[in-house]
Amino acid sequence: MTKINDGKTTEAPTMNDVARRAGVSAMTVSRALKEGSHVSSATRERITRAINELGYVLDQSAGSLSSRRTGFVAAIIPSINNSNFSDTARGITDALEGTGLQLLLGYTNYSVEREEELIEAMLRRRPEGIILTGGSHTPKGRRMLEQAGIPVIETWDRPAQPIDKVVGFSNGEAMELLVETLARKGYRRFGYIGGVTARDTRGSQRRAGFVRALERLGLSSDRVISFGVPPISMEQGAQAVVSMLERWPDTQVALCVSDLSAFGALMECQRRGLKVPQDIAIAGFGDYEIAACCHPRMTTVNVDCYGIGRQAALKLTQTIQAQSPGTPEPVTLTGFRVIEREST
Amino acid sequence: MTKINDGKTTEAPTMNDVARRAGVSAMTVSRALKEGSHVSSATRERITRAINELGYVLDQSAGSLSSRRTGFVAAIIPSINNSNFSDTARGITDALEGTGLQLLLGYTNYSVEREEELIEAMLRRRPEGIILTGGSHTPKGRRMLEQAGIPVIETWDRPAQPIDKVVGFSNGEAMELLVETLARKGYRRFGYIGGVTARDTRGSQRRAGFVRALERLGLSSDRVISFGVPPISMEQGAQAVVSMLERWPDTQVALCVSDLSAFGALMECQRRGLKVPQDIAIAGFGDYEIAACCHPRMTTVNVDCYGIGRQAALKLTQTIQAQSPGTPEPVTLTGFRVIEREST
DNA sequence: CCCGCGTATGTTATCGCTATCATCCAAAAG
DNA sequence: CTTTTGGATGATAGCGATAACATACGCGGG
Repeated sequence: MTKINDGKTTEAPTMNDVARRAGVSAMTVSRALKEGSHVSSATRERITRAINELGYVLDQSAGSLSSRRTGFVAAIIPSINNSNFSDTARGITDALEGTGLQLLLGYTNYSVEREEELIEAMLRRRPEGIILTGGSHTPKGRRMLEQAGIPVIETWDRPAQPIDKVVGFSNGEAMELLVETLARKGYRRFGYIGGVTARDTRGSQRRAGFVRALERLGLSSDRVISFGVPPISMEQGAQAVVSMLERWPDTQVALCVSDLSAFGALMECQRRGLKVPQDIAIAGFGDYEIAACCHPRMTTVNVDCYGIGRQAALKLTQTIQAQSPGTPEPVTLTGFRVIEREST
Repeated sequence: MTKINDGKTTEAPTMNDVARRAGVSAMTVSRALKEGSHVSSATRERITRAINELGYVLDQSAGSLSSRRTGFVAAIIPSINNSNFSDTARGITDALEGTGLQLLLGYTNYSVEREEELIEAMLRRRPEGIILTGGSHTPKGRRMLEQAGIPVIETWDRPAQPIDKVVGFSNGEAMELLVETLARKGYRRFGYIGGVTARDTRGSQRRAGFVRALERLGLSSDRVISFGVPPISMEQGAQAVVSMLERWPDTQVALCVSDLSAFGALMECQRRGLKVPQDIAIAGFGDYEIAACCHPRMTTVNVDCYGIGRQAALKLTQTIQAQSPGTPEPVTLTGFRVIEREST
């Protein structure tokens, strides 16, 4: 941007301007702006006044270049529109509160290529740590992360070969638990509604868990509807349940890759006059707000999205201040639990 | 952070390391990394190889200090968990794609004090522009924005005294239109369900619009239930509709400050065996995905959240490259329209 | 054969801040 | 009264990149 000085656009004041006005050196201003530095209260007050008079705002780019600490933490999630992931982002932000670290958030739209671009864009900003969703990355992305020399936390998953630290759970096991819970309740003919691509690795793992659990129980795992690419929409769930009922009219319970598709399915059933759970039972995954509020209330798996974010950020800050004796555990398993409600 | 060199942690390579390895000067490396600079293809290739061998990643903090362009755009939204606002964030990101600008996102939890903190935190990063939600700020926040010397875009609203540019709509008028539309359909006894505080300024304006429209029509605007602070939850809508039906059992249609509370209300009515819209009609605001998918499908007001974000970002980039003849219009009004569905 | 010009590259000087070391001084300790 | 100590402040030197200017070179026209 070529700054045309039109008379009113004065150059932004720098720390030197503040120092001059307060009659101190720039170094003292710098100290006054940092917590826990020794600056006499009289000086501090003069500096504060000068700052207010000039409307000075610290330039952190310059500061971080000098101090070699940017104060950034990067986080990459698949989608900002999915409240499960935005809950995780909220958990990260909340845990970062008061640490002086600021979140740099990016989202991939479930694309590893986009993730790779984002990783590079983020690393250019020299974050002090990075939090990722899942354990699937491009080779180049993985290499960049390994070489970055900062803590890396993979979340929402249990990667077979973690890059560094992990805060997550097994999506497959969680789905297995849901199947087992419902089987114990007497259901026998299970259907699954999920995305068609492998882009959503957590979705694939849930489906794999569905199949494993049914095989173990000696039940059929054939009733699977694949309905399109992420991001998962409610509408897709509505269409999918129709296909399912056409192909396998005897399906007793439809498990969905997410509460969102489950909700779409639930509403579609009501629209067609089917009673849930009498005619067909429906369960979701994720325990979104909607699952607790819809009618009938939805059975689902709660996976503590917010806690994943919180714990990831905590592990990150602990690792950054790594002088502590017990370096944080490499893997933190977060809990999941089936929440049985009226829809099953 | 004191970096203890434990043997494996080598210092990250700098541009000079790349330059030395490629047998050129740092400046040439810098040029090779920037589009549209003259670097011979042989040299460029040597540099690229050196970069890959060293695993070099550009340090943009340092670059922006020198070039006085950070490549950041700041955006502040009330909540990351509300899909209306995250749609706006998506619109911003998408419009920024390819411009070399990166989004720095923060959210306030509907608190102007938190907004003030965020404004300062963002300005410390020297963004090239800033996008805000709404026109309510603390005096200090406003002053900082005015003095920042960068384009400021207020969105989602029509502030009486804009700081700079605006991309938004009148929440009051939108609600008026909804009331009028439903009145034309024959409804006479309107109720309103909204938050209790003034923190959510858009919510207050919608309520004001509700009252204005009914007064103009000569109808009662007394049936108002206030149910708690933002963020708005579905559950609050469920509770509020119960209160409403207790206090004003004759209510014909309940307008809600948001689709989320409307949905909660809708489900609660079904739970109680009330038929929507026969026993009570319900309408929301925002046209969330849920409104199009629930049963019965919900009447609401679409306000093009994504478009607000896109247009705000476009206006921002146009203003930044302000050499163009027609500086962008100060105010862009985005459209809204009532979407009539089955719930009314 | 020289001049001019545009492309390719190098040199130098910051950008605004903070780490580090040096200095000064008053109060506590001996 | 001297020495020690530590708080308060200043001077200096970069952090890693890029803007701006300088230089070198090749090629076509006069």
